[in-house]
Amino acid sequence: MHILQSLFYERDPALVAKDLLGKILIRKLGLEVLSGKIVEAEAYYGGEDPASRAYKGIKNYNRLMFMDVGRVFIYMVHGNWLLNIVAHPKDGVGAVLIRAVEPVKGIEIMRKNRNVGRLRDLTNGPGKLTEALAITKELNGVDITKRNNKLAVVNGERQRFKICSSHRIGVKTDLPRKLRFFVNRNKFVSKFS
DNA sequence: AGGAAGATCTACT
DNA sequence: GTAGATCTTCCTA
Repeated sequence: MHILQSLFYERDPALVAKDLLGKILIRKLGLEVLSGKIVEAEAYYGGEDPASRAYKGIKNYNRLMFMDVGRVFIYMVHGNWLLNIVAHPKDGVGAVLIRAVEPVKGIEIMRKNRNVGRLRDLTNGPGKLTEALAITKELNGVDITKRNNKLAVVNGERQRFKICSSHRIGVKTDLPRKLRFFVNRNKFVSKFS
């Protein structure tokens, strides 16, 4: 298992979002290790993307999107913490929102963090996975390309699956391009369409 | 002070 | 499956 390096993130966010599918997100929580396979992600750009946090230019709360790739960018929407990874070509602006994972390790702890019955409800949405993995603002800015940090993304097993795309979920004004990517027929995907 | 925001939960048809 | 209440920052007036 190899941690993805910053070169992986130094590309068009749409490519990064697509290539993150099937990779493993690891969360170290004290002595425990939780992990999940990424099955859904969306790309966001800068000033040309009205749905992006970075749309109105650099501000204190969005500055991570303008900075070095490979750090996590966390913010709250409707009472949910959402996990993004900063990704863009050199000197660009952008990030990838992680929208859903399939639980791999630490499922019992995830169940404690989230009080739900069905397994699939544990992590099938951007706000749900952060709750299951205990990800909050506290981790904002963490560099996920370094070992020993509380978050990392590693290569998954080599596997074949079909990648589907759609428009982004819940955004007020979307771009014409389809910027949401998800693993075909995976039951942890937040919405089908 | 007020409202928008990459959502979620609950309670229905 | 859909509608409505509610979640908590951070921005704009």
